[in-house]
Amino acid sequence: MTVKRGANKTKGRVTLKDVARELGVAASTVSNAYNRPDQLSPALRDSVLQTAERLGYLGPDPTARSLRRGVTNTIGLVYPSPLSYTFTDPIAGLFVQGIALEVERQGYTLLLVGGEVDDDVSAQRSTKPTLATATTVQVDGFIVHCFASDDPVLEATLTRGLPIVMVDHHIDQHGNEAFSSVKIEDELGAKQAANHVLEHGHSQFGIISLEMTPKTRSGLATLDQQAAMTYTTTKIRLEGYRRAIERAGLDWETSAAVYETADNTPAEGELAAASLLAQTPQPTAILAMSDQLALGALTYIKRQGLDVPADVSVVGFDDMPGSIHASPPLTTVRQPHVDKGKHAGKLLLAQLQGDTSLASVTLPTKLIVRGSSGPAPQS
Amino acid sequence: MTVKRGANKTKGRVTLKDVARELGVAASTVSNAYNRPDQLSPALRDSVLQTAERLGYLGPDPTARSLRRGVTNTIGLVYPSPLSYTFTDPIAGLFVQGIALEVERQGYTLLLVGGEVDDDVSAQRSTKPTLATATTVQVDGFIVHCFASDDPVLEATLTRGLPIVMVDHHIDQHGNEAFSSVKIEDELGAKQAANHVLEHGHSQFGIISLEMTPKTRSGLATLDQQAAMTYTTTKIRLEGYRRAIERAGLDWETSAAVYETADNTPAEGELAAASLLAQTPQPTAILAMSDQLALGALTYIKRQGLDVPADVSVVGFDDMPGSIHASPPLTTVRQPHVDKGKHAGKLLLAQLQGDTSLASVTLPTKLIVRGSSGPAPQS
DNA sequence: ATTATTACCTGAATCGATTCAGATGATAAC
DNA sequence: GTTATCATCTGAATCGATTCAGGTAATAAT
Repeated sequence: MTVKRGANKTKGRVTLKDVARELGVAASTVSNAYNRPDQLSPALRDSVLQTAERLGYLGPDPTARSLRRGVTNTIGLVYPSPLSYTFTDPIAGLFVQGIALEVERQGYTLLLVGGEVDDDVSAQRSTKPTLATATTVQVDGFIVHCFASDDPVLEATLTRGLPIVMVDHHIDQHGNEAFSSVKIEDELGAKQAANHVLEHGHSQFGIISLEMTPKTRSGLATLDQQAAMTYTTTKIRLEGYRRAIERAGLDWETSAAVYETADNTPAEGELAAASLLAQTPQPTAILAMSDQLALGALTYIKRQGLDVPADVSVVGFDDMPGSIHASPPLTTVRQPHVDKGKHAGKLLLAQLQGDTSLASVTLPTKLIVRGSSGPAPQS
Repeated sequence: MTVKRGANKTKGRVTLKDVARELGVAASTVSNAYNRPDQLSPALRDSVLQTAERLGYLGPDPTARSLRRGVTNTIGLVYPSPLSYTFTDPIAGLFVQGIALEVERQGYTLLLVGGEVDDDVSAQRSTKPTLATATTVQVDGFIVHCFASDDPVLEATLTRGLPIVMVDHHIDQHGNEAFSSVKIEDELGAKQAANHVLEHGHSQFGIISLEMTPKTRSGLATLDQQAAMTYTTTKIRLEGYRRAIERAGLDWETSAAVYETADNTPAEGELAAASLLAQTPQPTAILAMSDQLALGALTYIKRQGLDVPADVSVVGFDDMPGSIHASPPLTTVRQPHVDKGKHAGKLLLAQLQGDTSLASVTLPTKLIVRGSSGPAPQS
């Protein structure tokens, strides 16, 4: 099998029509040879295929076929951040896995679309590169992961008018939009985490938050900043922490310091822990909105010579693979990453198959108690 | 912004031509309004855009545009296995991350293509579903990960005649094919792992191998099976182990037992360890071709009440995130996952930009000694 | 022997844009 | 006053297939 690579980049590409002409048959016959073998005699089919091979015809052009057929058999998976950042988090892979589990055997293929690359402060350029990709991508439908309610990429995606499933997006003001959605019990999960340490007698908290808005700098977040949040998942988790803490009769402002991180990475978790532990009074429990952040906190705390959980308890969120192997193993709130993908895939598939009813599923979270949390130290 | 979702699925889709007609201008003008704003007066452009909005025109159809332009701005990432399995391994995400780092800001988007789904023993169906997807996917080029030399999906991909970068594929018989490639020092890496334990006085080895052929069942592998391997990476790593061991003056057949796993998962690693430790004489060092497998082995060994590394040393391969947090932290051979992706992306980009020269880069491996390996026990 | 059926093949319309060589009229240059 | 330049806009060709309503000849049915 010798194929000249790059051969079809040039103008001189061999097309179906060339094969037809060479053989003196109609183009439709050649097409049938590939798509409906039963529509022509085996003999003719063979010679079509042979001629194709001889001429260097590489088979029907997928783009042309898609145009004519009106489908691409591709599902777009859209993330708010660049893919290079998104896949920094191991749970992105789990989610992909879940989607694949549902759509792969239906012949769908997965297109990864990332958000703004290099977003200089210049929102000047009317045609943002990122917007462009969400607009120009060839897919039959979208699975959109966790955008701020007002994200431009989200708008661009919606504008395509294709079937959509939203993931981890808690609709607030706008009310019931025209899409299916998959999310988890974010508020409950956060409450589970907070209650866990509250029950252990903790009363001074350091909270490591995920990003609150698209333009985020890491640092302690004031109440104002907490209120101005546009990332819905962050918002709801924070609310969960807060409600649990207030319900225990504590004052939010004085008993909890909130540190907002710019990236969901262990490194940011370390910075956050450093900042939070420098507060007075010093928190005895760290509540992190992700395991990545929690793991970083763990690293920092241990490096400071403090003991987990004797001096400080740490509770994460996600239960990513690896958290169980941390030392100490991380107490965390488990969410079903793969299942989330599966549900998203299933819901989108339903729409692609013409089902017009929109569904919304909310998956449960579960507190997984491991070694990183314990009773508050006696002061 | 209210958009009727699914509106463009039906026949009644609004097209560029509709907008042109409504406004009494040429289709090319409408096209220009979107693609070359400088080619028409701002006033007209505005009314085109407004009319489009009013009519519900969703913008130029990406597929039609691709057909005309001849590019898709999409890169296909092809894996030999289903995506649902591929993304079970955290290093898949790292690789994606690396590719994205290079191609994302060039406006390319990433299409994930998985291998055979549900490969019943029936190779009967002439049109395998998997083959179909590799053939029908709309991309400008491929990055192909680690196929058996004779994989049909590989052939299908090659047949497309598009630019290709092969990853982790050690070309053997065929010699220099027409593609760029990225790989790592697999043999050297394996030697590093083996030498490490050899230097610690070990002389009885259990080797946990990755798949050797597409149709694999887990179990101990005879010398014959070892010879009939088609997965090149596995082959070369095994050779590395073997050469190091033989170079130390030991006999391969009697001093090393090889267990072939069907999946690269911790669960398989446990099975493998169980089988290998049941051998007589019992191995004192386990060499695993991946950290996933090594981690499973670790689990099994500890569950048996044995100590790592006092009773058994374990050395992995990959240095995946998390291996450092294992207990004990895993000694392993590090390979640069993200860099591999970056190089693959860069090489493909070069081809897409018309560079016809093909390059091949080989990245280094590095032994990372941590707690899971130590001196051989005194017998 | 006549009609119905079947197997095989063709032509033309279509999918939805992009592109490029002009046409047109207006403005600038000399 | 005539030609050159410029900014706008148009028409037709094209990208590469798929689809479907027939057409033709051969076979089967009555």
